[in-house]
Amino acid sequence: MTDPQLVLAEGVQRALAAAFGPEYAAEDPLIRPSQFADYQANVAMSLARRLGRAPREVAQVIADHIDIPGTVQISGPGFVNLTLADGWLAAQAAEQLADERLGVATEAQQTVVIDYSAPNAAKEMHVGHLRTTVVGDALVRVQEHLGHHVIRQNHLGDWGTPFGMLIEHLLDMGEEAAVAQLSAGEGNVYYQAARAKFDGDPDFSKRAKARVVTLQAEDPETMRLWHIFMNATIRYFNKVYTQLGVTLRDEDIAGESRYNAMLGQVCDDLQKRGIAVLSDGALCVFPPGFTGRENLPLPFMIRKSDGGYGYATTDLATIRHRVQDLKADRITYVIGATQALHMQMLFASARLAGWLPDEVRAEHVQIGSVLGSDGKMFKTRAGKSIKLLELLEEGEARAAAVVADRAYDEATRAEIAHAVGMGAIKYADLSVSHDSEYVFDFDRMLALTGNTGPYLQYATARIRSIFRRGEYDPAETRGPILLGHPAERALALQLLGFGAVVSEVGAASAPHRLCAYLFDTASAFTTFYDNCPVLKAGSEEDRQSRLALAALTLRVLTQGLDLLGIEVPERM
RNA sequence: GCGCCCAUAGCUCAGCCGGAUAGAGCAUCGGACUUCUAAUCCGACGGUCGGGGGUUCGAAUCCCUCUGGGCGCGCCA
Repeated sequence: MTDPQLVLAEGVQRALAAAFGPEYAAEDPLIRPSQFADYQANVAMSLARRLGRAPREVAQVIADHIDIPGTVQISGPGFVNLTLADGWLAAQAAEQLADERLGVATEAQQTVVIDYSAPNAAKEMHVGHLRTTVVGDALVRVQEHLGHHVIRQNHLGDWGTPFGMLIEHLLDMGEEAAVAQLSAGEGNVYYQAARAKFDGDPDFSKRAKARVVTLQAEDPETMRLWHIFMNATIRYFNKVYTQLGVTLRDEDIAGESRYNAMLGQVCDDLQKRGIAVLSDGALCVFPPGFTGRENLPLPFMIRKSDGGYGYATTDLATIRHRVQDLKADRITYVIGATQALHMQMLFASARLAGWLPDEVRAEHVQIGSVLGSDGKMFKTRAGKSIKLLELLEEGEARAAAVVADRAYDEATRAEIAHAVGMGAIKYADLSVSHDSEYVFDFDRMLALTGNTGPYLQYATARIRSIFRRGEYDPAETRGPILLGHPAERALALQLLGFGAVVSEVGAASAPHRLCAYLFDTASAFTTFYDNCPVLKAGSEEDRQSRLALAALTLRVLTQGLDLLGIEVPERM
């Protein structure tokens, strides 16, 4: 099974080498989708100057030397238009159908650490956490599918000064009542109550501060209370994960507390080696190239003047652990865009320290802020908090309303409602580029028309319906595939691009490109569906061919949606 | 003050390793159901790609500048 773009790129490269010499064999042929052909190569124009020849002439020479399974045409200032032969496309599509991996190549295995979700137990969990969770989980699925060894890391906020008041509040409430509230997802209420007492009750804040000290010292009774608090909170996180179909497990939790014991050593080591220096009593790294006010070097503070540690220290300890112990080749942080400066300084400091070697790729997949319908930063305000589980339930309820009049039984309807509701919410998060801001809008994310999860799910349901009605098995179709109608040809060409898109999504950590591809694929299919009767095809050959195209589409859509973490119901 | 990000159709967004008349969804308007699920499809309407300058055969894309937003900038995480 070969990717058309790859075949064409190699064809052009061979032509370049044959025409201009072997040093041009590695030249990027600049293959792009074309409105006048299947693809076009733009390399003739970029090469013209270097070769000292007219662009059109270069294009002609390429065309003269090219050997591809299709036709070549030169147009415009020097575009090389490439059109693949129908027979070749049909044969490739048949191969793709026979290929378990649908043309997705397995890459040389790397160990990829992906840091995502990471809700903070001492802060309100909000819709922004949904996004890093959903995007991170999609990246995990893509990397695993590409053959990499993926290590999920859920870097929970589970340590630090706020836990003093959280533990004291637990004592005030009583353990059972506190656990019930926390695991029910009422963390906001709990946190706000603790905060209010901390701010308004001097006796309470005194106790809370004292509790921080015993927590830092890992006093057994304090640790017991901390565990009670965290276990209840994690139970709530797991409810959200389960409901969403997120692959995070308890063993993926590697919260801040995990690194607590290493912080002193991290600071000592950096100070000893002169990488960190004291400044106004605080221990700081000043990575080169970062300046702030007055053009002064920006500090990456790893120990406060009172001896306490912040998240900079923890993050350094974490990066060291991931490289040295987890043997990461690549570390992906799926974290809010507002942290961009911190992440840059973290990477720079870790490189300085030698804990992040050049061979290890560290990337910050910036998650854009979640905005309210007013266009401002979405934040839960007192009394107006949106509980995540309720939000997910509302998604399901809205989806259920749409299938309410279907003749399915109760259980089937519930399954559909779940898949469609979660699919809608997740797809909304995934289909816009991860770093752009995201306007939170119930109606839009739950809309069942247009570029949405449900539209894609619906396409798969219609395909299954064809097979059900005709009593065929998608797994049994073999073709051969014939591309007589333009809609069939367009669909085949579209399907063959699957492998390229998946590897691109992995390389660039950009799941929205997979969404765009799947949407285009579903569109190509519905056009085919409208124009090319499958069961009522004019001939047995056409019927078998169209069944094969439908089966291939079904598998590509299902696989693609699975990589995004979106389930497909059998029927809708 | 300094740094980063953003500005594309009425709305929500793609496109940004430079390439042909800038795309999609929603909305609006007009068509298509005795037909494999019409939750669909086809068509129309709609943009000085925030302004200006530059590089280039060619700029939404690269560089400079201005305007308007957002975020961050030493003891929260």
